[in-house]
Amino acid sequence: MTDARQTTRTRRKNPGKAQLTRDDWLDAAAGEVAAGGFSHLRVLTLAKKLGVTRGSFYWHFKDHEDLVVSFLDRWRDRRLHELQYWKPQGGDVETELRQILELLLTDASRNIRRLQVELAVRDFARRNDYAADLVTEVDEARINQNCELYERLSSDPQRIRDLSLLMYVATIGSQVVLTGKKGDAETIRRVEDLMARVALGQRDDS
Amino acid sequence: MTDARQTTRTRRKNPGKAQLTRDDWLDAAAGEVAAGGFSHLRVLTLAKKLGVTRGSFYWHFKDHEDLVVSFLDRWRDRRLHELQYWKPQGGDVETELRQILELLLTDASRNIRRLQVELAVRDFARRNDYAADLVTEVDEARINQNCELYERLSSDPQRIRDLSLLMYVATIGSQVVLTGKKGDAETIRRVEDLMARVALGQRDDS
DNA sequence: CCCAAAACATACATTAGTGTATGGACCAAC
DNA sequence: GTTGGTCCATACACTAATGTATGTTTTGGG
Repeated sequence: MTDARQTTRTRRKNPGKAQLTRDDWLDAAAGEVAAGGFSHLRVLTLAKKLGVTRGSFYWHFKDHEDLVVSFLDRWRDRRLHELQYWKPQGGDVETELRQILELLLTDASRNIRRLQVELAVRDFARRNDYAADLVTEVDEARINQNCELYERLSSDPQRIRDLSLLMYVATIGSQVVLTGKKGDAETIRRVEDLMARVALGQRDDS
Repeated sequence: MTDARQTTRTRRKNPGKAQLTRDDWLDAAAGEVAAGGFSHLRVLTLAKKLGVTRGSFYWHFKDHEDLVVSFLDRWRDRRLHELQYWKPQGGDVETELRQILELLLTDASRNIRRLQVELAVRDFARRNDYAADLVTEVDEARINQNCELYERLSSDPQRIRDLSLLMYVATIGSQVVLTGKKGDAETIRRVEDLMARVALGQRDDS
């Protein structure tokens, strides 16, 4: 049980020593998680990175687990919240499809940090039940949201869900396989294009 | 040293031979890697699992890194070797396609241990250059092999490679997203079927 | 039976990381 | 200016994990 310590908003940015907030620690943790995963998340490393000692950490957080849980919660909240900005705009089906794919692949490949964190969370979820629940929740939300788009490509509810799921696992797989490779920019673009054609070609042939 | 004078009855596992080989340690390591990833691979844990002390480990291996490298090498060798048994049999295109997909999805989902190890290796590759090279090597080999199949679905070399890549990342993504979920058996089967239709529907429409 | 090497046990040294207890600097309010 | 709360430093205890050095047992070949 993480005692909810208030997030002190330090309006005072006195020159000399800047007060740290809980979010500052979580931001630093994001860097570590992206680089080495959750198993390499060390309190001392974060402290050095922030220019303080561990005494600061144990004021903002109860213990190491508190950091991890808070990190996961913030990640879940942000992933669910950002979906609101990705609502279908109500334009052409193909246009929207390509927009979404570009968002999930090309744009994602530019945001290395964010992508590394997601993969780290996903890996951590394999041995942590709490993380597994959050990942499942985010996956479901994303797949459900995309269903709204694929409804315009088919009339069979089952087919809609499978198509949305297929497209989703393909994007995740692309991120897993193609992140950090040599010629991934052009490759991703081609895969993205192929996926769009595949989805559009699946129009009610059942 | 006031120990009991009686003959220490150590190593009482099996009557006759309880000698461990290098591969025995690697097999035990596979269990740990599958469960907790490479970052949770501990020498003492393996020793307890095998019923010996760490003294045995440091005879078979130089150090911890030696274990990791040996494990990765063996993984690479096995993954490359097993591809020979998955050669296209020269039958119907759709039959072979469905055989391969069943091998990569339904069969793989039954082999949890093996799948967990692959995901762990893939995650480890994000922060270890040596592992990254091996993963890239295995990925390339698999994609190239599947190209032999997709050559019968298209004539454009670029299209063949993209299609093979797309199918591959979709399988990896399926394994990442759907492993260990509740109703994954039926879901995987449907995704598998949908992927087959998608691939077959992409026959030379360029 | 004997012996050398293989296979494992035991003990120790060292390091890294967590958590806790306590003290101190700093600011705001009264 | 004194009091109290916030934020961080310092020092200590504790655990887990690696590696090394050396002793001990087991095994196969002569």
